[in-house]
Amino acid sequence: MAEQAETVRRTPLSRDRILRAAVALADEAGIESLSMRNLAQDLGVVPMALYKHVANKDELLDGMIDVVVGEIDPPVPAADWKHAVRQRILSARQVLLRHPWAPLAIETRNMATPAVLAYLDSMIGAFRAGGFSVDLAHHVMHAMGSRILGFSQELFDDSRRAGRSGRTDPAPSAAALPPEIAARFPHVAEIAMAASHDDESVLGQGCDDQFEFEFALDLLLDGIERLHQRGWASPRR
Amino acid sequence: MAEQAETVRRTPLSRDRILRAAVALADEAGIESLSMRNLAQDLGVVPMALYKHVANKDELLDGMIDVVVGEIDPPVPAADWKHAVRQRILSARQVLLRHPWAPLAIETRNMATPAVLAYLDSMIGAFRAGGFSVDLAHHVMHAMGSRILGFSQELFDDSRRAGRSGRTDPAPSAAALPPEIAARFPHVAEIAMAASHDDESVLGQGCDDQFEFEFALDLLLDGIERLHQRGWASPRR
DNA sequence: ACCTGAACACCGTTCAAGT
DNA sequence: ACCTGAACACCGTTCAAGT
Repeated sequence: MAEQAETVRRTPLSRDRILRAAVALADEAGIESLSMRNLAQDLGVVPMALYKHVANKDELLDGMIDVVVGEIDPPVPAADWKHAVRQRILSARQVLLRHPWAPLAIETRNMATPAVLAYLDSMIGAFRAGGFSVDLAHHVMHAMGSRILGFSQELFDDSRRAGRSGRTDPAPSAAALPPEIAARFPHVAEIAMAASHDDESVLGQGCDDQFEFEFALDLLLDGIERLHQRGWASPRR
Repeated sequence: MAEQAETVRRTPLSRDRILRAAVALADEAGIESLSMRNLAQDLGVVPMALYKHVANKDELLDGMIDVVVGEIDPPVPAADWKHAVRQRILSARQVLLRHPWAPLAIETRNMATPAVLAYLDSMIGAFRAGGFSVDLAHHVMHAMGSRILGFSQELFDDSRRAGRSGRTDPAPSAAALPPEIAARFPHVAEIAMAASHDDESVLGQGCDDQFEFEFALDLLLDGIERLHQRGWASPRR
């Protein structure tokens, strides 16, 4: 105990230690709890000490994104591009599920950090290795959008707001869709009803996220495969 | 002038007037300039006066989203679902281009506001009218994700950060990709190079956003059409 | 030369005092 | 009863004073 305190004190502050602590804080308490002051306190350090290693909070966030992206598995050596791309994206998804704040952070910052660039570069490489033209690979990367990093950016997604502590259990809060809502939005109600057959729940809560992600991913990959086989090329503009 | 000032003073504060002013402020100065204090000042009112009409800032943002979504054209009466859906989404895109802060706000809040629900409901309705099963319509809505509201959520998207004032001209900042970056990420460089053939620019800046959006949208719609024609159904789980 | 406490310029929101 | 100024509990970051 005394030893631990001493260890903590002796361990010199470094950019790496700061980034790791920041990721841990965001994972556990939610991104809204990540302030320079809170982070400094977690590290047993005065807030100003952080500024020796990161220029400001934006740079801190960029660094955190790089840490997360660095956790994604390296590309699997695969015979076909489709398998390789699919595997890599599903691996990315597993990583982002561990860091629910990351998608929003990535979108908010939308920075081309080194780790993100490296990831994208190797993803493009997989398409090129599969025989894609530069042209098609380009548009395909755009079409995949954020899904290439493993998150789907759906319209309703409560997972990313609070930290782990807030939602330890899957929370069957699941009050059924209020009747007056169901009456005003019949098509939404119809889907919510069907989705809650198995487990009782409401609008998205009853959806199998993994299934939905793979459904969309395969929809895109199949369409891309077809374009590739047809030898699709950009219209001359 | 005096008359205008008087008019402004006489016009009673209302939720509607607050929401409109908030949208205008976010449009012009960027979402990061939207504070309760700034907004109150724009309205010539003390900050606390706002709290009579909106419970807090979150509710303000929800209201702003509803204003924006309310600007989307009503569904076009169309023979086929594909045309109807495509037109509506492209209309939504035009609206969101006028409010660059909205995509991020929608993602951050991810609230089922009445206007958003009404929009989604009518979109599902278009699929159902086209003969889609509840099951397929459900997964298709997930697969479309935020694209259904007209934004693509790409990885790099600088348009949404600053307000209009910050970026009046399209800004050919376009310093070519730094050589050491190009060397480390050859595939990224290759695409950047090809994309900057027409207009000199860098990584996404040289891309035709409208083209990329429609490319992805049609990729999804074509895939969806094929599933529908095949009579696709969820695997029994 | 380095480190750090206090200070600055902001937030959203509460609350009690004034009308 | 209503409105509102001051105050509270936070921010990120600057800066000058202390070692």
